[in-house]
Amino acid sequence: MMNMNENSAFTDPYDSLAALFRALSHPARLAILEVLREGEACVCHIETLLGLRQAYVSQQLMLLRQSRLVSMRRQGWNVFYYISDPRVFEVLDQARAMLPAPLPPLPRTPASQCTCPKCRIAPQMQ
Amino acid sequence: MMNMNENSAFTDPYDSLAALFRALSHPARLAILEVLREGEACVCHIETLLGLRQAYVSQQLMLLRQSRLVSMRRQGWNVFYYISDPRVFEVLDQARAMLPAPLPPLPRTPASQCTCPKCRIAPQMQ
DNA sequence: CATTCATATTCATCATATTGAATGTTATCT
DNA sequence: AGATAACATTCAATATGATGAATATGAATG
Repeated sequence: MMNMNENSAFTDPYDSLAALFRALSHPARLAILEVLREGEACVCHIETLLGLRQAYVSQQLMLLRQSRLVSMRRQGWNVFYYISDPRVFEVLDQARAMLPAPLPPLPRTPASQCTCPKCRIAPQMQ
Repeated sequence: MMNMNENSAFTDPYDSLAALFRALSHPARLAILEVLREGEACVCHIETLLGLRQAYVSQQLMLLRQSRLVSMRRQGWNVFYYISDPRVFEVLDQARAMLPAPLPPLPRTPASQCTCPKCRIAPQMQ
């Protein structure tokens, strides 16, 4: 990991903690986690909500999975992602509290074209 | 910042939060913050405690300063660094709590050769 | 089994971060 | 002023991360 040098017995223990923060150090990944705060969501849902390309969302989800921040479950054609450990939101909330300005909430209903079962059943809950 | 592309109106607000996490995503910087948890410290102190080169410590301190995580105060030959906003430790502590194994504490007294006034007055408090 | 839908992965490219080495700066002391 | 102590900065090399485009996979359906 990293450039891996100038490290010391005293900084090494922080590698795993640093890795956790690195997983959180990307706006798209943070936005995805916020989507999942509401509950599990399929990839098409995340795509639509955030206005990102499918492959891009999958890439970020892969990184979140590798960091063990999210897990997935397959159901028919869809893959539903969910938060592995809700304690991540305590980290996120404490960090948000440090920002000079509050972050806006996620969009309510983004004219979703998502066609997953859940969306068909409860289509963008007006 | 970043590669800056494939972003959206919905991920943009998370840029500043991501920047905060990026500042925390490095073992040496985390170790420095832990040193400063005990109170302000001069650069020579951090060097000695963590076994890192002086220039390297200064570089990391510069990044921490740019992220407004630490502030500094000059006193004679020494520059003392201190935590700007103690809420950072709430972020750190919540993140630590997510790790599978607990992190070891910082070294008590690393045979300090630090010669700053504070160390001369209270030399490595056995 | 071919097709389709939803999602995943790979690869190439470009951007950013890390690090070491060298050098610059500032305050103090003689 | 010159020397020195403590720190800071710059520069270049390398490593890592981000992104887009293309392609692959796996489950379901006809």
